[in-house]
Amino acid sequence: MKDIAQKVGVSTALVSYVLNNQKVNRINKELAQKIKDTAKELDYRPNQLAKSLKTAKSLTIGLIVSDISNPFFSNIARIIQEEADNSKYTVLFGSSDESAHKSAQLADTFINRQVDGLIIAPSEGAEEQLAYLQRREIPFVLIDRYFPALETNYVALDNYRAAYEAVSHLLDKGYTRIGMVTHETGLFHLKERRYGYEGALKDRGIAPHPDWVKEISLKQAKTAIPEVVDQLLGLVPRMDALLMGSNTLADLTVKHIHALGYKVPKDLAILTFDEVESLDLFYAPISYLRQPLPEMGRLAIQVLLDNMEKNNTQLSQIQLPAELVLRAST
Amino acid sequence: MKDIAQKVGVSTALVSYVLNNQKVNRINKELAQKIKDTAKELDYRPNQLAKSLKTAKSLTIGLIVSDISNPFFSNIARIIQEEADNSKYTVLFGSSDESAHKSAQLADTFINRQVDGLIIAPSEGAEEQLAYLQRREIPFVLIDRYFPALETNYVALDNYRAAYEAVSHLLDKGYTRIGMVTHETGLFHLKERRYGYEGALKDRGIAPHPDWVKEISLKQAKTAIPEVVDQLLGLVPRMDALLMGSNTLADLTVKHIHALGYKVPKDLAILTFDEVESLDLFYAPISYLRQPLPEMGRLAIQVLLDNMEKNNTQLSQIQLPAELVLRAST
DNA sequence: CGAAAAAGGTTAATCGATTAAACATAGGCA
DNA sequence: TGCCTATGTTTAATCGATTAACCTTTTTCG
Repeated sequence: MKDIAQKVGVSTALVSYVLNNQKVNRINKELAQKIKDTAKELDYRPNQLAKSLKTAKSLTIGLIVSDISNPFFSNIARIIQEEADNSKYTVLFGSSDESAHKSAQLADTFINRQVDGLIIAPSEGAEEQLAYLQRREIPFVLIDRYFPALETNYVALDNYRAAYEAVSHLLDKGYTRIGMVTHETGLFHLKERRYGYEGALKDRGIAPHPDWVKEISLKQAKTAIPEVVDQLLGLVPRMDALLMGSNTLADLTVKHIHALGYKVPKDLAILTFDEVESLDLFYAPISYLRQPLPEMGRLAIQVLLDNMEKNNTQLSQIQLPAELVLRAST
Repeated sequence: MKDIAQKVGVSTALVSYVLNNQKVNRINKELAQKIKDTAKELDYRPNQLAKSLKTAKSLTIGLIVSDISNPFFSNIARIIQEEADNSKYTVLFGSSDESAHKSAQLADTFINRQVDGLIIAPSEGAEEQLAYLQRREIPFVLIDRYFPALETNYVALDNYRAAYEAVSHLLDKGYTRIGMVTHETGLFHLKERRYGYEGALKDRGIAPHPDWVKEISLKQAKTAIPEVVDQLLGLVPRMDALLMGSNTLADLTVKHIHALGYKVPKDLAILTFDEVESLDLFYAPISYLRQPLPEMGRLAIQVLLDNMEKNNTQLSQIQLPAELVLRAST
C-alpha cells in the first residue's frame, strides 16, 4: 500500500479507502481509478494478516474432525470449505484422532490464529474444552456428535429415530432375533443408536436382550469383530438380523460372515449406518441408513456464520433424518 | 501481553522475551517466573496474526487438491496435516475441482494470508499460475501431478513404470489383447500411464492399436463408461484384459461388465490404478497398483519445509514406485 | 460579499506482537 | 576513585493494514 500511495502521490489512507470501496462519493473518481490501476500494475495483494489484526476479523474458520481421511468427514469437509469460500472464509483443518486432548490442542492453535469460529466433531471427553470455548465466547457448531447436557449449536443425525426405523423395518420384514454391533463409547450419538434399537424392539413387544448387543472399542474393531460376530452367531437360536453401528463395523462384519460362508440375507440380514462403498459389489448389496452429508455441512456452516456475523446467540440444535436405503441385504 | 506487563509491572518487551525464552541469561529468574505465572493466570494466548505480521512467517501452509472428498487426497491430507502440525505449521485447504481458475483463486487467497508455502495437486492449465508462484518466490511442491516442462518440486508416482509393470504382468499371465481405459486430459501423469502401457506392449512385440485405448473426459465418466466398455468388448477378437487409469473408472467399469454378465478374470482380466474399496467384496477382488499415499504426503511436506526453512533452492523431483497388488482379477 | 456546506485528502492512533538499541545500576579492578 | 563490564530492563520503531478526526480548498447561496 505504501508503494501505491507513493507512486500515485497520495496517503495510504486514501489508497485504503479506494481499494475497499469506502467513502466512494467523497473521492475524486479519476484519482480513485488511478489508484486502482496502480494497484493492479504493482500486483498489490492485501496482507490479510494485517487486515485481520486491525479489524479483529480473520475470515477464517477451523474445522476439527476425528479423521479427515474418513469419507464421512472428507465429504462434509468438501462442502464446508466450498460454502465457506462463497462467504469469503478460509478453512483451517485438523484431525483429532478421537482424542479430546489433540482436539483441544488444535482448537488452541486455531484460536491463536484468531479463527472467527469452529466446526467440531467432538471426541469423548470434549465437554471441558467446549465449555472453555463458551466462556471465551468463541462461536462453534458441533457436527455428527453432541452432548445433551451442553447448550451448544449442533447439526447431527437423529440417531434414535434412524435406529428405530431401521429396526422397525427389520421387524416388518419378519426378522425377530435382531442383534446390534456398535462402538463402545460414551459418545451420545452412538448411545442414541442403541436406544433407538432397543426402543423399536420394546414397542413391538420384544425385550431387548443384553447378549444381543455387542459394543467394541473404536480402536480395535478389526480384531474384535470376528470374535463378537461369532458370539452373536453362536446364540441359540441364532440371530437372524444385525444392525451395524457404523460403516467400519459393517465392512468388517460382512467380510467376516462372508468368509464363514453365511448367506445374506437368507442366513442373516444386515443393515448398517452410513454408506459402505466397499460393499457395493457384494452379491447382496447392503441396506443402509444414509446420512445427508451435504446438508449437514451446509447447515453447519450456515449456523456458524449466523452466529458469527449476526451475533445471533440463539442456539441451533438440528437433528436431520436418515434415509433408509433398502437393498438386497434385508 | 499488555495486561501481563501491567500486572507484573514491567514492559511488554520483557514479557515477550520471557515468553519466547529469549535472552534467558540476561533476565532475572524470579521475575521471569512471575511473568510466566501471570501469563498462565491470565490465560494468555499469543496472537499469531500479530506475531506473523511482525516476523513475516505465518507458520501456515496451503493445500490445494482437486477434491478433498476423494479418498486419494483425503488420505494424503491427513498425513500432511499431521506432519505439518509436528513442525508447528497449520494447514489451510481447498478443492479446485479440476479447475485451474479455482485453483489460482485459492492460491491467491492463501497468499494473501501469507502462507509460507503451498502443496498443490495442479489441474490442467495450471502452468501459468505455477510460473507466477515461482516469480513471487513462493515455495511450493506439486503432488500427484506435475509438468515436465516446468522446473518445480514434485512428488508423484512413476506412472510410466507403473503402467509398464502392470501391462507386463498381464502379458506374463498370457493376456495379449490388452485394452486401456483412461481419462481424456492433457495432464502429464495420465499421459505417462498411457505411454507406459504402450511401451510395455511394444517391448513385447505387440503394436498398440488405437482402438484399444479409450479416453473419456473427467467430468462424464459415469455416462461414458458403458459405451466405451461396450466398444472395447465389441472388438473382434475381444479384448481379454483391461488396464484402468483410475479408481473411479475401475469402479464404473467393473459394475458395468458385472451387469453384463462377464466373468472376471475368465472373460476379462481387470487391473487398475489406485485402490478401489468399492470392489473389495467383489467375487474377484481386483488387482491394482497401489500408490504410497502416506509416503507421498510425508515427502511433500518434507520437501516443502526444506525449501521454506533452509531456503533450499535445490529442486526435489521425486517419483515413487507403485506396488503391484495381485488379487483374483488377473 | 461572506459564512456555511461540500468535496477531497491527510494525520496519526491503533491492532498485538518483536527486537535493535539505549539506558540504568551494580560490581570488578587497577 | 574512576572506568569498564555485566546484568537487567525499557524505549520506540516496525510489520501492513484501518479509520476517526481533522484540515484545506472550492462551491453554494441568502
